[in-house]
Amino acid sequence: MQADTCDDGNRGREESLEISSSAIFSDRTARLTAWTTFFLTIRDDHEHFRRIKSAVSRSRSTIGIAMKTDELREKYLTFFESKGCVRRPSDVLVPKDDPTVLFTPAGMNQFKNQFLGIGPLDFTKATTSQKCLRTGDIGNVGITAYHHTFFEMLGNFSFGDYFKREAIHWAWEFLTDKSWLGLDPTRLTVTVYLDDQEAFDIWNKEIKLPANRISREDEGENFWPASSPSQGPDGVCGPCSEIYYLPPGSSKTVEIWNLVFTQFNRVGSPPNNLQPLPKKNIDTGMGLERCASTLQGVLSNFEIDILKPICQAAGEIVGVKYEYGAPEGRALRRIADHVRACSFALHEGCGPGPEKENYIVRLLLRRASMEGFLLGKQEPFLSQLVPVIAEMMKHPYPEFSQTIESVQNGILEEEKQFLRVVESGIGRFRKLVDQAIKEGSRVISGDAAFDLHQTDGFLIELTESLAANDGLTVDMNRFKECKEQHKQTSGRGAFANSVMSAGPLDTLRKAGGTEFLGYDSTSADAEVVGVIADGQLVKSCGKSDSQIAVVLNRSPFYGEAGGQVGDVGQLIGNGIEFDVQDTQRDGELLVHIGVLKSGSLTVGTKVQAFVNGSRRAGIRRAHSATHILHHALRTYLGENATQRGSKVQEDELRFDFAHSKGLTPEELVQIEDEINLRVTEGASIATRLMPIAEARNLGAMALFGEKYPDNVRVVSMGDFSRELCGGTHLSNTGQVGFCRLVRDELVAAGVRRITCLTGPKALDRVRETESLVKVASALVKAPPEELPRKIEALQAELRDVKKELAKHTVASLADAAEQLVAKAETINGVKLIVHNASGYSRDSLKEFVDRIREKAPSVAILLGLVADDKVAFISSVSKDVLVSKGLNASDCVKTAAKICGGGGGGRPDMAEAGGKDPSKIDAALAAGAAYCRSKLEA
RNA sequence: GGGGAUGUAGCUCAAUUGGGAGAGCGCCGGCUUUGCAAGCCGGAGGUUGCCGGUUCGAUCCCGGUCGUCUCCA
Repeated sequence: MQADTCDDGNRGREESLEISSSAIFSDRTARLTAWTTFFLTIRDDHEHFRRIKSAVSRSRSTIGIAMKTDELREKYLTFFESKGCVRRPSDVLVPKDDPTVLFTPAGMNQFKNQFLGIGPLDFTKATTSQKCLRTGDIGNVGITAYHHTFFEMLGNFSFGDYFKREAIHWAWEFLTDKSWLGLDPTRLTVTVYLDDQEAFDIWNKEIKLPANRISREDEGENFWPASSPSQGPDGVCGPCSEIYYLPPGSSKTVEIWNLVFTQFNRVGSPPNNLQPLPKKNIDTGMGLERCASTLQGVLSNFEIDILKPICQAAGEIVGVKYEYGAPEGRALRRIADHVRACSFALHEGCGPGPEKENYIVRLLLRRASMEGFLLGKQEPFLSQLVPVIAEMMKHPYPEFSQTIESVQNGILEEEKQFLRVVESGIGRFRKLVDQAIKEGSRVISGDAAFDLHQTDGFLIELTESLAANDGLTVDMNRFKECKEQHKQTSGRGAFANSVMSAGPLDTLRKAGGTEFLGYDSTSADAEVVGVIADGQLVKSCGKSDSQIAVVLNRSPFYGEAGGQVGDVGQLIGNGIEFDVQDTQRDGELLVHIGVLKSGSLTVGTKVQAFVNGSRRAGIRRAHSATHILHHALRTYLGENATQRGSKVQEDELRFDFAHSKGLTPEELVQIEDEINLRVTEGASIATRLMPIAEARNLGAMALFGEKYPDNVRVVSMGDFSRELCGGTHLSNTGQVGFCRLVRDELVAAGVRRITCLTGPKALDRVRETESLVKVASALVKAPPEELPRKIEALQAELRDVKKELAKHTVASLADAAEQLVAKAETINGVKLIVHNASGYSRDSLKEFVDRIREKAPSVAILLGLVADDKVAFISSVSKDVLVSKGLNASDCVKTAAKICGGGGGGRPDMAEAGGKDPSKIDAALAAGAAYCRSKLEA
């Protein structure tokens, strides 16, 4: 089991039996086609509800007023604070520096380093309420009582501090003590891992829980990661103990808390592969929504105080009333869940897109949109839920309200896009239906359904449901086969999934981070503390052409971060010359990546580190200009034009920001003017280190979804800009010199990108443009200010001349045609015209034939010409000749082309061909003529 | 990272083993009608995304590239 109480796969399904008919809710076909049966089912279901509900309300009156979710969250954190845990804020939902996950799946993820013993420990006990997102059980969302994609996880953690005894005692105290949750102890049961006698004894002897309420489960159930002793992966792991609660009026227990005792390091296969860790850890997880639902005595997580209003709002917007047991309940719960999940992802700047986490967001939004679509809401509506979600989540995440508008925009755009896709796919879908009906089939083939899914993004549920409207079904078995096959062929590039194993850098990290000196200087003396070659940590490395990575104890090199590129330069020492081609950051370590030109690098070697100074100066200009640009955007486009990403290079910067409209030329000029005004102002730039809270109080701009340390650098410019930033900056805005806005483009729905150049590059760009104008103006012989008019005039002239030429060609073709017809020989009443038309263009051949046929109703024509050292033929035969004489234009043209070493073909009444040997054109025409004669004379 | 689809007039899309680039809507001009909607006639508008290859000949086949849509990880 994982350290939480939310992804319990099979168990979730058992629990859902409590709401007996809910499984049927998922069966859309039933809903759309078999209303009668369905209503019967619902009525049964209502009976069931009434019974449970009355039981619940009886018991609720005995506990008193149900605890609000906000209150529960706060109580949990306060309780563990009272036990000495440090209350940490929720980690971001979309972690950018962890390649093993797309979204934060559990509370422990932000403490990976602490669990692995990497880096300094500022605290040894912590407690959090963590935003999480999982899609593994997405199919169960809305159907079972307890599945979500987005949820919050309450957790308490120990890194070598307290262990099993405290974890269990505190959990019990929090659950049962009257001043905390005050649950009835007789309704609680627990599980422990088979061999974990220690945990069993604590529960049994110290807590005094009777042995019959403690069950022992195997490693599949009570170990984290699940089944890891026998199946892996290697790394830290341990047994766990789960706590179950039997809600009043229910016959099923609910898992509400999982305590994981990470006490082993797994190395290799059994036996004896579990080595005890020197420092044992605690990692617990309690699903906030699930716990709240048991405390509030409701049937499902979706009925709690912070979720039900979202479901109800969804119902209002879609135009149906939300009831837990109503037929639309399942769909509305899904909508509520998915939009809540996406809203938080979007809040952190992770919008819908074609890959990775962005794709998950798209998928969730589309599934939600589809649910509404099938309920008859065939227009965008999801974005209207965002303010409701903000209201529900305002206590734990007040910052969410600041991005409501951009979150709504992101959702709205995706909905529109989805509806467009559906519309375009529906034509193809109709063809499938018509075809099936024509063939007398009542089934849409799995292949066709999959094709629709794969190319037009038709969710299979949509296809099924639409098909059901026409009384058709979909071959789901075949569809699943196709999908499986597609997975096999397309999903080969999987990424690392070692959740908790250490890489080569981790060993170095334990010694502490690299001291960064680059804010004050571009050179420094330093000592080599690590060398990595071929992905391995080595003691020493000699000259080589391949890239290696070097870690120093201190360094003036800036490692890529916050959009600013890494520095380049050199490490010089006793015979050593190392070219640094890039600098990357790995946690607290600066990694210098490059090529060793001479000498050898050994751990302990002293070197002098030199950053390429002029490049760094260009980067500083561009970075400071980026802050000024950000300020200008917010000034002229509004507060919502917030940063979504940036790239800062040598005198070049790209800045992505949220904005739904295109920028007008006037706005672009205003922005460029504002930047340069601030530059000429020569405002001083100051950097201060301060606690994050103080920085926020000062109103420093920070990015949502970005992880910040407890102490942050605040860069301020004059009195107009103040941002959290770890980059390198100028000391005065005047040093930017000059900033040119060179590009404005759309990069994603609702996100625009502006590109600017600074200093020398800006100047170069202006010069380039000027010289282009000069060249162009020389070419068209007009002064620069006359260029547009001159080019227009030239275009008009060219068009007129072309028309004139075409007219003349037609006239001359008509004349030539008339002459040819006049002097043509007639065989058995049919005119035979064979002519070398060299001089005309290839394109005019067809026109020529038309002119001849206008004047000779019964005719066989063969024309040839030489153009570009090649021969072209055309032949045309009037219908009567074709029928009576069997003279075929295609054969005619082939006969001729053969002589010139070519071939051709076409329709019987009109054919074209070509050849490569121009010298034989007359012989070829003669051969063609001979063929025609033989046919005509017959 | 990989799979599928797609790119043709301002827009939506056609073009039957490779052989004359079209329609509807929109636009412009004219006509008709004493409401509005509309109707009739005429016209402009294209490097078939870009580059290369095969071919006598490419919107069509092949390769590459750029963009868009979509699926899987």
